[in-house]
Amino acid sequence: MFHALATATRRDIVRRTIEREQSVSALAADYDMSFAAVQKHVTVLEDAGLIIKRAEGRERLVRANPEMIAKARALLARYEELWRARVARLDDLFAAETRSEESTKSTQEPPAQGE
Amino acid sequence: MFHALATATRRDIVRRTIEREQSVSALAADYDMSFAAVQKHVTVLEDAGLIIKRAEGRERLVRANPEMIAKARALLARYEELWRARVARLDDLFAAETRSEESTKSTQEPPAQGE
DNA sequence: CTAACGTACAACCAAATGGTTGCACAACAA
DNA sequence: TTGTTGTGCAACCATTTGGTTGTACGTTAG
Repeated sequence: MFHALATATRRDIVRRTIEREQSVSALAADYDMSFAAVQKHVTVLEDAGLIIKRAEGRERLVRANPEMIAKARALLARYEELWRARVARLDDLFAAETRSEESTKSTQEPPAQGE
Repeated sequence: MFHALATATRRDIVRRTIEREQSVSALAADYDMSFAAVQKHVTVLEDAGLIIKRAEGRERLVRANPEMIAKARALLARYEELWRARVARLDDLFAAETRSEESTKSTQEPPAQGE
């Protein structure tokens, strides 16, 4: 999944197929590589569930699958959530320390970006 | 960047270093591969800016860099934004068509998840 | 029917990837 | 000092990746 997004060409294909559904050859026309190469990128994206192919006559129309994109974003959002939880824990620890030491209020670290 | 997140081991290292800073060998101890292999994963993550290494004695302490994670998430969020914009355009187009046809209110497509 | 188009797929190739072992070296412990 | 620990790095290897060309086949156009 992240692997499928790891190439600039593939991210560009995702971006373009978000904007509008289009055929594989229409996509291939804009890249400086063979049709077969683009076709393979499309296959990788399809296997990852990031795009969906649909047959129409002799063409295969490609559109992005926003569900998968949302899934990837959610995973990263969860990492950020873990980070916030860690910062909160450190804050608690710091608060407990200062409470017991009762006077040392010198080198407090800023809470780092919270949103 | 997405490439750095493309391996389960590396995503796990990111997750663990979000929770707390730890040395490279502490990380390596929990994976079924050589220290050198883990060290290379750490290097990949460091080059991608996803983690930060800090020297302390003979150890190298590793912590996650939440800024980069946020950056990746923002890119995916932007894709979702493009999707919403597209859906909005299609809605407008559909509205215009029904307005000109003045009666055909049959096969309306559901707006798909908007949030 | 025949030609052109859009796609799929196989074979092939160079480079990158993910793993290994071995060695060197600084920092710490005895 | 000597030994152990933590790290970095190079060399090597099998597999995957990202690209190529060529072939085959269904669909559309003339």
